[in-house]
Amino acid sequence: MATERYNAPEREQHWQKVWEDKQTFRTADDMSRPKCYVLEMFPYPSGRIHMGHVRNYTMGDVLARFKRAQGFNVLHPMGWDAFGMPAENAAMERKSHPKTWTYENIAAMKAQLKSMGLSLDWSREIATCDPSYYVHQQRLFLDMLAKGLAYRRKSKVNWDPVDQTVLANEQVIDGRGWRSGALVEQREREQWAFRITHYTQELLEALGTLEKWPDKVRLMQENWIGRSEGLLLWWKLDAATAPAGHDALQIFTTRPDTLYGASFMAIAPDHPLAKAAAEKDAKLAAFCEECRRMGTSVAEIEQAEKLGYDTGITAIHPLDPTWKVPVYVANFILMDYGTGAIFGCPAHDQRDIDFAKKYGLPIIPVVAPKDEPKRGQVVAKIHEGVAYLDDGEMINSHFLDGLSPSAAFDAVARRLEGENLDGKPVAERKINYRLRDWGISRQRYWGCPIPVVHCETCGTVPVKAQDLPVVLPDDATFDQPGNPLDRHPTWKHVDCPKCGKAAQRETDTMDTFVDSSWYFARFTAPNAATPTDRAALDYWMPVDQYIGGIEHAILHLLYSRFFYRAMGDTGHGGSTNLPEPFAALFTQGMVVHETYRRADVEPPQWLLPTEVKFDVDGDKRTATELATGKPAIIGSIEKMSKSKKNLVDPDDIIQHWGADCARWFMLSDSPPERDVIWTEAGVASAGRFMQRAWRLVDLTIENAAAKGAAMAPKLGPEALALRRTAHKVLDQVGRHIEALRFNVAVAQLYELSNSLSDAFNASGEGLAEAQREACELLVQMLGPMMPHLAEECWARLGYNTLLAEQPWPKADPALLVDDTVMVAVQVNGKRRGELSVSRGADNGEVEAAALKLEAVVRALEGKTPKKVIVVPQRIVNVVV
RNA sequence: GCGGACGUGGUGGAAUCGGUAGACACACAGGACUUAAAAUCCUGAGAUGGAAACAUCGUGCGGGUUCGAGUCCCGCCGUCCGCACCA
Repeated sequence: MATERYNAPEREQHWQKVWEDKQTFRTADDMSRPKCYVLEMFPYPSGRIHMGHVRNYTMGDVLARFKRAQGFNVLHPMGWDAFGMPAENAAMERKSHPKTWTYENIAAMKAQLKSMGLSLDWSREIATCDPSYYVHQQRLFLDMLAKGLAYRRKSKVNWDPVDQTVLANEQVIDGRGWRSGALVEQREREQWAFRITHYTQELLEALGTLEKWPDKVRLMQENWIGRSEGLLLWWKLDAATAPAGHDALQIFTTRPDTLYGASFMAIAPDHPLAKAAAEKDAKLAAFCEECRRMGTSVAEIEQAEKLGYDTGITAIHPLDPTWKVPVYVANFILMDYGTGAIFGCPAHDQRDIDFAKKYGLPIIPVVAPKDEPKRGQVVAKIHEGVAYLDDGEMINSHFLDGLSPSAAFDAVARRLEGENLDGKPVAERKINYRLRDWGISRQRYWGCPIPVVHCETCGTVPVKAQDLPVVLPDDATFDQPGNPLDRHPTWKHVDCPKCGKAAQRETDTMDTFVDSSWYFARFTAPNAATPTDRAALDYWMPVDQYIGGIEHAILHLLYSRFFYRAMGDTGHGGSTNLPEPFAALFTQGMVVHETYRRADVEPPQWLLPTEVKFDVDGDKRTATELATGKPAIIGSIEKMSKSKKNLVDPDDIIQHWGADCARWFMLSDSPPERDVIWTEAGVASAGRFMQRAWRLVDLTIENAAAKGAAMAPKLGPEALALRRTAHKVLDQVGRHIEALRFNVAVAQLYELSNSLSDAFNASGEGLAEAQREACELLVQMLGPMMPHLAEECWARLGYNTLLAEQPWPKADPALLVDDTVMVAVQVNGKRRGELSVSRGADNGEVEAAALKLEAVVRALEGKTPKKVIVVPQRIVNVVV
């Protein structure tokens, strides 16, 4: 039989059509079977898929196909995170409509995803920009509003005065709008927000239950939530110095133990006390204004000097009424953390010590090591300006002296909790969090409309449920900055749902992170008349394996955890109200690629991989620009990006090499959580393996036993060895796929292929049947990874069934253990030889045989062993 | 600054529990087939010394625990990531 090359692009289309025609991957809600919900983070429809998508969706697909073969009822859906600014920006640039642009992109990307041969149930497809999706999101919003989980508040926002919109912090680059380049202003604005802080403690605690999440992500969320335990503490203000109406100042501290080290108070420029004081002090007002103008970028904060302004107000020490400390306004105090005020203890806080040195404030050490000379050294260091942060015992602290800081914390808390200030306790223990409520208002068109109406008489009124959805008007204009909904001539003018008088719609739309905070739940019942279907949720949720990028470690994954809880509390959860949506999370690495640029040009002019050719001389590799013939520089390996031009188009790869080849490459070599370096050589290698697997099937058809042949009753050593390899690999590959160690699974499939190849150059009793078995197992194991090739091979092996519908084969346990094992023999831990040992051999026999080994005798140099350690099936160590 | 992860051949990486370090692949070198090339097949290879047998060294560096350490413990160095004026 002449071996033709496997024509991947052509055959892949064939099998995709077969799967589609047969609806192979359509998922039924067959609740009698065990389920498995495999989900990859859905894409933003930018227009084309990129290699990151290929990697992400390949991993999910391998798992989904594997689980399906194992007999699970698998849910593996796909949709589109379709709202967002790029669509609106594209509309402004090309004078098209965001909707047109988005749906065209969806169509193009859907075709691309289909060409990857993913086992997706497309009947459940969701686009978040479709009214059939966002109607339910509006319903969820209204129910959250009724429960107080959504509310309106005044808050500070980054305002781009050119684009006339709020910008997220990530969209502010060096104090300027990322798109307009305009200086961003801090503005107070009425904003819709979700009360994520209602669940703060729960979101923190439940992290402990997410055992199948990466520790890294859990830790990142933990830090983001930022719990700290401390004391809320009132300081009386000296009436002679304080503005009217301000007789006390409340601060938050995690170190009440260091209270006797206090030498100043500092308050935020926006603090009410600062504002009151500024009314009578023009210089202070100017100082506060200056602070407000200061940038918020990382660089600016690092360079910014710690500045303070003495207000002239003094505060009375809570533990000593005769002790007064000055109150400063300081540029480094944040109004939205704690109470926007602190007491400064310079000796034990580096920032406070810098501040104290600068303004000549006292520095009183109150914690120091127990013993000299360490104590003296620490105190000396403090006076040089190095704060002491470690444990020790209290000094200079009156009734606290000699206590440990933690005991002093309790002692101070106990004393002050009992004291009174105008009927209120002076101090209370308080757990403070960094987590803020989630502001969701965006002054944008292409987002989910917030379904409320503002009425002069009735205030903010929810749209009636039967009037949902509030649909975006198609006839908006995008030719100028600002919110198209706000300037639309008619859309916002409606009657108040309550009193019927003329009123105005809310023109803000929701942050697109809202859309992606519950799509996974909608997939379980994409056509339900309500946002979710309880029975479907009960069956399918939680997602058994979620796969996506680490960049979503905090926002998306935290928002989803919140939202799913909020859904439960508003009657949209499952009957058991399981709070966590994602049982297991996997964060995959990026796809990276070499960069290329023209030589001797500044700034760098980047070249596409397709614009250069390479010459290899020994281990030296040089690049030449194709168009000019000039040498090009091979630069560092970086994340694929448009700016560095180090892009490879999945379409090109799929059309030239086939989807299976791209999939195989993505799974090979690099562990899935790490970055994978995309190389031409790597693709070629994957392509070679594809052809090799194809030839092995040929060899099987020509030389091995026929389909369905019974295993020969007697097996020669060659046949037995091949069977053992095949079944061991089968056993291992299953485990590795389960654990998402695809690179190791791939290596083992190479090993089986090598053994099968070798077997065609050997002969022995029963080998033909063993070859047949090994080849069929190989093809079945390739199924989840290279599904088209595997179907083609399966058909060539004589089957008229679909491989995608075959159950996963079972390894024969008898073949997983060897009759004889090679055991290493060490002398004093150094390997000196090896020994072939039968499985049943007892330790005494093994020890005796080991001591007879020539290399062991030589290494012993006539000495008598003190001890011989025999680890059965593993190792012998002779100790002298 | 705080928190975390990682460090294994020329390269990507493998090594369930502490038990033969370097599986598998890439790149490289040699050979077979070919007029030639491609494709394919075979062979080699951690480093040093040696013709070889073999010996010594070897998982970032320095210590430790252990019969035995890539794996566990302590201290460094380096790289990467996250957060960051958080009281």
